[in-house]
Amino acid sequence: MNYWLIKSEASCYSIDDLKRDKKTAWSGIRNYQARNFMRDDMRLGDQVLFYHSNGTPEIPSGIYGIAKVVSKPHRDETQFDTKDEHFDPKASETNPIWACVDVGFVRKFKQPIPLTELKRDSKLKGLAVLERGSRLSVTPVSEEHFLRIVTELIQ
DNA sequence: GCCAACGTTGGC
DNA sequence: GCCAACGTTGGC
Repeated sequence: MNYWLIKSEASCYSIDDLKRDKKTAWSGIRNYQARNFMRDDMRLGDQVLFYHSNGTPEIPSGIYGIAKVVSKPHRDETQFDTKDEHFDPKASETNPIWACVDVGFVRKFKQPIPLTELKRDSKLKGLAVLERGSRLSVTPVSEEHFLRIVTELIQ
């Protein structure tokens, strides 16, 4: 079992959207490191922290709930879709570039854990999303950090 | 809206 | 292969 954190801007795709959809293809990721994590390291059943970035006073940046990996890695179909904002002209059916997994809704926290609180927690030292300048939208999370968050920090 | 940090692109 | 320029991310 591996653990992950995925980021999304709430205005783009929120945890409530995932709750409504039950599951969704985590497509549109256009960063090689993030792609490699999904393509090479994600396994069915892996647990995923759902993080909202680019926060506002109403929806502060932080962890809002849990998702899980519900598919094997597969081609990201949006790379072929000329009408999609994530269309990649360098990708082709014979030479796909981008991959993703499907993530399923598990639960939404009653209270999100805001970034400010994550930063205060000395036991979360090393969590990627707390690193200065961290921009990766898919990052691995250690079991210790995951358990700390889901068993001790949430209400 | 600002701006630092980062990844990617492309000229050489 | 270097590196400046550029676009994007994301906290504040």
